[in-house]
Amino acid sequence: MQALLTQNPGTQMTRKQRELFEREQLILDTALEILRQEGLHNLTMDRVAAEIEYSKGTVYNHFCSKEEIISGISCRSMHKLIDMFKRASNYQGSHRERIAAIGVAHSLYAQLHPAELQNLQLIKSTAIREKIAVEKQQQLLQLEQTITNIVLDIINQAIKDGDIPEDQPHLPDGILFGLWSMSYGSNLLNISGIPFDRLGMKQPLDMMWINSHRLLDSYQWQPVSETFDIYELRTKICAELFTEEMNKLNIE
Amino acid sequence: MQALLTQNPGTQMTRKQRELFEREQLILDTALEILRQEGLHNLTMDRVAAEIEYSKGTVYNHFCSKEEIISGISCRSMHKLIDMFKRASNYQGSHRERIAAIGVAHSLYAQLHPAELQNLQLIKSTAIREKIAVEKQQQLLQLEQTITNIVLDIINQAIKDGDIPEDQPHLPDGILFGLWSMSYGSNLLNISGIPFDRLGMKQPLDMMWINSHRLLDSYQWQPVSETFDIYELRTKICAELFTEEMNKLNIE
DNA sequence: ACAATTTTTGACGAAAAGTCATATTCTTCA
DNA sequence: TGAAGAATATGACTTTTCGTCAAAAATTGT
Repeated sequence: MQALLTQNPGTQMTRKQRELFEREQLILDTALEILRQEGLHNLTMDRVAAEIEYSKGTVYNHFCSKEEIISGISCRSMHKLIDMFKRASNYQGSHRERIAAIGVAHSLYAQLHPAELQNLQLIKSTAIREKIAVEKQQQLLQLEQTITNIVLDIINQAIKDGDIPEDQPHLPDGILFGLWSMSYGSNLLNISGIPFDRLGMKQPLDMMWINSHRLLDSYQWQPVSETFDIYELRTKICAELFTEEMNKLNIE
Repeated sequence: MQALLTQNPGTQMTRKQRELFEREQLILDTALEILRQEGLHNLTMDRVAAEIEYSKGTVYNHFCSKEEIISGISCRSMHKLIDMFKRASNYQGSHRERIAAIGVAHSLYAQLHPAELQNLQLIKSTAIREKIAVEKQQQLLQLEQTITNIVLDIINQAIKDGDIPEDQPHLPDGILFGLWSMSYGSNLLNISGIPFDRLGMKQPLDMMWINSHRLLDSYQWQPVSETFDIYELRTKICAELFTEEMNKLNIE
């Protein structure tokens, strides 16, 4: 039997299907928790089986390898991220504010689900990627592309509406690539274990917020950040779009 | 017995020590080649032993785990990178040109040794890191810091000499962090397997060159890129500092 | 030349991945 | 309801690889 993740949990399912879906989520939750607390090394199939109180064979009925579990976790995480990005993209404001909202979404996600982001990092390493089926890999690339397209759409609309001067090279990909690499990079730095605070530096996520606005400014994306307060904007976006997430963050 | 990598091969060594050192290099070369051609999954200690025509026990005399080999490869790579960075840092020109030379060094290294850069990526994943001794981890962090300091020195000198206006926040760390995250990020994208050319985009390394100059411009690092041609500068730096590397690249 | 020391070896034990024949549970339909 | 058949769960088993270690081989010093 195959993993059901691709199936939409919203559609009508039989009780049986629902049970299988639930168990699949349980496996993913359990695995993520082991991963978070004890690292990849201690994530074994026997361990997961014991934890969910089923046999190893049953776990293998859901995921045909350990790497597929990792990939399953990533899939689920990316769906969550896509949800937040879509909400950001629908923000009622200038395109510049919309792209900023994407940044906020990313940063909130990083704070709310650090382990999942770390896992997304893991799946990008060849160590894991080389062991998962090609279709799974493509499915992940597909999700990645969905995310990319949300961002790309905003950039293209900004260009079309004249918010970004067209008389410069590398549009829209220069902006896309800049934001993309900076967010990947700061994730990596965030995980790296480098003690930024002890070095008298701001946290990677804050730096990311500042530098990406600089990048957008350098492409003269109107309105440029000299005309508003980027921190005020962040507060506004958090309040208007991500109240739920902010509550969760404040409770913890 | 411990890995000898920390030992300077230049100092006087006995024949015995020299032999051990050589064999250690052989193990690293062999492992890197397996890694490059067949992936981490096929890198096993038995395999390495067979390849170098010694027994497994001997391999373990040099490296006490598979992960230590990976870490050994990384160490060696970082030393190479540091060499190139130092050469870049000593470039006789403006600070802006010197920081640009760092970018060129990084990009040339990525083109010359893609497998090694991929390996440097690997060691950043928790999957590997969690299995290597704490001292090794710190040794790697130390090397990372050496690299960082080379860059940081250039930035600080540029500030001191008035090439970067001081009346702006997040100096020097904003610049350091921006360059840092972008280079990490584009490495990751470079490895990701996303077909940028088919998407009509430039290669990550080119994009990186463009965007990092934009970032430097946004900090008004004089002379800004409107006053010169960044591609011309790259050519000049390649010719003056990295002739050897350029030859290697052109031969292949 | 021989004893002491260092290095090499590969057989071995342990751990975990993944398989599969059998046992169990569930579903269907007379 | 209950019996046949389908679907699912189980855990013993095989395989692979890691890492260890006592014995063998090589090297060194005297």
